Amino acid sequence: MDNKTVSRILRETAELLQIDGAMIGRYRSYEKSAEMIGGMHESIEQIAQDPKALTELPGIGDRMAEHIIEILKTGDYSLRQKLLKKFPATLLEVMSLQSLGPKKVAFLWSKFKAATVADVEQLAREGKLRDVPGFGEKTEQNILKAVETFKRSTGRFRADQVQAAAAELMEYIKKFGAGVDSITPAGSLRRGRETVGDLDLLLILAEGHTAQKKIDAIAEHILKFPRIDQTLAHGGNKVSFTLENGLQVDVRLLEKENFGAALLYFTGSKEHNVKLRGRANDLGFTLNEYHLATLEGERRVAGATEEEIYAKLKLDFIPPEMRENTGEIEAAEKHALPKLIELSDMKGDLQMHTPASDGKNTIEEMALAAKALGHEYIAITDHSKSVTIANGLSEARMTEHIRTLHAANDKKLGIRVLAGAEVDILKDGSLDYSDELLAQLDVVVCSIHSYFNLDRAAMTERMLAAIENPYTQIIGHPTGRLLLRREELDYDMEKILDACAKHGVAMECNSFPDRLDLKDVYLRMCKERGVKVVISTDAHESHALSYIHYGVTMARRGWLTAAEVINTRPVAQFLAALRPKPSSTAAPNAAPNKIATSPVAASKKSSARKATR
DNA sequence: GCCGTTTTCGGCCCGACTGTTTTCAGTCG
Repeated sequence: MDNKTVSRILRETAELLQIDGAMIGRYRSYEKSAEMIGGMHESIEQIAQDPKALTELPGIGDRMAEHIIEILKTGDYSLRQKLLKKFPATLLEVMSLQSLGPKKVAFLWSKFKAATVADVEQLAREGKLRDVPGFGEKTEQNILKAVETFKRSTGRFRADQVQAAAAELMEYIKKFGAGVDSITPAGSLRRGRETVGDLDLLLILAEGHTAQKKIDAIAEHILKFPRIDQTLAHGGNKVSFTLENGLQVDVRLLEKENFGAALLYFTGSKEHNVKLRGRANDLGFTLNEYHLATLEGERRVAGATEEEIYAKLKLDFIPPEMRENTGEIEAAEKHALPKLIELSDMKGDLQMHTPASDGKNTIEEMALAAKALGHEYIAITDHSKSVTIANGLSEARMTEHIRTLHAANDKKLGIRVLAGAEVDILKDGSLDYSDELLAQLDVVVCSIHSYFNLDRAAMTERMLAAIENPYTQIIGHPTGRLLLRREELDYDMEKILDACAKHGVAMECNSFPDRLDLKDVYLRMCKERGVKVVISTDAHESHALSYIHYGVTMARRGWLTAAEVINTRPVAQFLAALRPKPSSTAAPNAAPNKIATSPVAASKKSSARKATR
């Protein structure tokens, strides 16, 4: 069982305990265990082999360890079953409604036997809630609004969509003029998460504009933004609202001297913050969204910048992408944080398409656009023949295409064009082109575009077969996920990455905003195993080449340095870092436009390989 | 349920906002 499942079961227990009216500390201990296990890196199942090792984890004692072992063995455990006899599981859904928490949910259940969102909606529609103590007409309205939101929204948005919304909103807010010093996005958007639940904006008030009257004027201006659907809250230093697309936005208005503390607080993650506050306490401080202060006498010691707060906590500055409480605080304490890769480190882009298959812009247009972004080389990687829907190239067309690509370098474009292909991994793990053709390519990216639903064993075999093929150099969009639309392929990632390490196959971090594949957790697994990573855009038109920053952000979330991403290297060193082609004993980049292997030799090699499998 | 230089009981992150109250409980992040 994976960590996420164990974490979810414990979190649900915590919520049920809250509904049951348990003491704060009791359900907090389940919440804390859930957070810890969910954010943990090592497999909880592995650790639980030794029950002693379990209780050595922070926040896990004898009882919790027993619970976890039972969950791992049976998929559930006695406490949760007991609670579910008392309360239907659908109450958890009701509790996800805005404005309904454990107390109100428990009350609605005990008084009306309201167990589902539909039950609660009916009560509100019939006006049965307005006279209930603790409720009122306004609460009734809010519940109906929350039900609407619940029905309409999947809850999360792609980072690029939120970024676009943030840009438009910030531009609008700045029109207010002199009272606004600056606006900064915080939250999961700043941490570089691939999806975002809501948008947090921090607005610094200009000096001399901090009187409540002036703040109110700015808040009113913000609430006139034309795309607002509903205002959710409007207080002295915060406004919240939803946009037409359902995205919730929280804008905090604050003074410059508190900016660092607020940025830290609202950037999160929650887990990172909780740990930081614990550390602050241990060091004799208290940390909130206004400042770091001494516990005694509340004397302020820092607050204007994040840097000074981290410094007072005896930590190196932690980049926002790492703030997930997955070891970054411990590393910062030991001055052992990696120097993360930056956008300016990128020297090449290794997956893109032209009209030869399903791209929009010509080789030359793509090359020049990449050059404008500062790249020194690109690989054009049109689709192979099986992807008929994307106009995949037959062997004959690809052979001709390779010639055209090599010839592009004669035009003195000021950027090196490598001849690549995105070769399909077929159902059985074999590749979509013959070895003879693969041998002619400078860069072989292999991807899955069909049979997404093979079971775990078959999919793992399929991937292993592709990686063991001596022509495979890079695995493109390795898990095949489409954010908010399609789940990852189901295979044993540890096995696959071990195989990549063994055979020198690089994993792609695909920068396309609806893929971002590999994701952070897997990139970090690559780092640990020494698996090479490339960052590519998969651009189907020239402007999409700029998406590479999304991939770099994901790589930063995976703790990667420039050295671990091979297309940060100049072209010769990059080619040398790719898995060498079969029977090419010399450096593969020595004569880049020449075919490295004779087709006959390649063919013999390949039949020998097939015989051994 | 966990934990401890405030240690075997008593506290658990904590401040803002809302709506219901008439001084505060519940919810949220």
